[in-house]
Amino acid sequence: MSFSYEYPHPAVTVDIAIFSVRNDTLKVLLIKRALEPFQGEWALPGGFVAMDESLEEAARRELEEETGVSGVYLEQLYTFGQPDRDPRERVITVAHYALIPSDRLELRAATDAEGVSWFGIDELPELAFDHAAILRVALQRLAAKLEYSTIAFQLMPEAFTLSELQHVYELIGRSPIDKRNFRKRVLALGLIEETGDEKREGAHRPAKLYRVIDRDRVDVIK
Amino acid sequence: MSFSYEYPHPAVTVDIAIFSVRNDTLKVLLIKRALEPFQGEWALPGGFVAMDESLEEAARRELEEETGVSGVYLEQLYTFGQPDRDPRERVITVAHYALIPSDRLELRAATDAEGVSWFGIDELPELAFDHAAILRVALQRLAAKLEYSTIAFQLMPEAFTLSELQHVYELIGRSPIDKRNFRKRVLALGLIEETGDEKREGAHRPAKLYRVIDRDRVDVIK
DNA sequence: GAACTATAGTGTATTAATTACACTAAGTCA
DNA sequence: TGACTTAGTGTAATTAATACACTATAGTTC
Repeated sequence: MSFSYEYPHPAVTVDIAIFSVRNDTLKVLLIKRALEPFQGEWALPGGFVAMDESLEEAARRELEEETGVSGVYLEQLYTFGQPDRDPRERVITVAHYALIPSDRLELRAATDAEGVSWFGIDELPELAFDHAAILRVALQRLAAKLEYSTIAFQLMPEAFTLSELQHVYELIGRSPIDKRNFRKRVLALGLIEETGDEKREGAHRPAKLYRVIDRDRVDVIK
Repeated sequence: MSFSYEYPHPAVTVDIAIFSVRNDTLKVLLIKRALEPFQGEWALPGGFVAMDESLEEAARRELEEETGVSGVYLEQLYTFGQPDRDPRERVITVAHYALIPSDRLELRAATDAEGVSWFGIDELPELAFDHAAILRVALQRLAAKLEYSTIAFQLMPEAFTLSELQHVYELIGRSPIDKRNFRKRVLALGLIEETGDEKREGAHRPAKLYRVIDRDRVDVIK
């Protein structure tokens, strides 16, 4: 079967930078390419947009194929369309990024990936295509959005401590934050509440656990 | 001539919301569609991405075809790809927005447009496709970026008064600003300087003229 | 040419937001 | 039970944002 057009058409893909925090590190999900081009190299998960699905639907489909998760935070990032970014044919990719709470990390390898793995953002391998550039933009956006939105909660598990939350801010923002000021600020938002439980872990005082009051909400603050 | 692919490919276009300030109004450039679909309706300027040009090149080409200007501020906005947004075939559009200084408003009608016209953003006609939604997103982005960047200078002519600059902020932000605070803030940026000239216009004290020190620079502030 | 009108231009006091900073609390483990 | 480790807490100082009203200078009118 073949599809013909009067004018040349580019292929359109979605690629997704899928972030999660694990072992005190901000991680991104990469797949090892099973096929040419860039066979054997690591790349952002992604794939062609089907003719009957929206861009977000395509991105969610790919996201679920690779990770098994649905219903997580997903946002369009930027569209990359340099003519030579794919050696096969003209491919324009609508890049997205997704945030996965650290308690939802079931990993499911998809058919077109030889391997799937989480990489710490300071231990990235060489990436296929222009995916290194895409990832750089994604990290920038994530860091920027941390400052003026409540996006960070999207990376937290169901119940978390304030220290854990602060740690996520410090990982992404790459600078230490004053503990008292941080807690004051976060609690003043009124978006989290104590679960009543506490987390005891190691030879020290246990920490109160909090939950997000409205999970799905991402607010712009200030 | 015809182009065949093993899998179906969408068409990819760029559309541009071109803004300028004129007669104390924020205006956007629209073209009256000469061809189906939506023949005779107003639409954002745009067109197909050629196979050998980047998305930004395509956008700049369209921008120049419609307005005759080059070298102005242009930024990718968002990519719209609902499957049914074009009745002919699947068309994914990479929307951009551009800002034109008010002293560079040569208008040049392109071949595929029956008419080209500037519309005040409060007097918009019905728009073709999903262009009303695109324009809404563009206006949001513009208003947001006004707050945390020096993007507003991109709308100013070579020489301008502080009152004119404030007026642009008020047009886009849709709320009045205190004159003294505004001037303090803007001058503190250190990005504009007096030209030495003044603008005399009407029965009142003339205003000092300013120019942007580095025209091409758009800074994120704060 | 004096009075009128319209916009340009200027400073300070108040309030709100941000930052800096150090000790006590409550567990575990040796 | 003493040592260790992270949790949890408040206040003062600094900085940033806001509110606010009068004088200056041109053109126009009578």
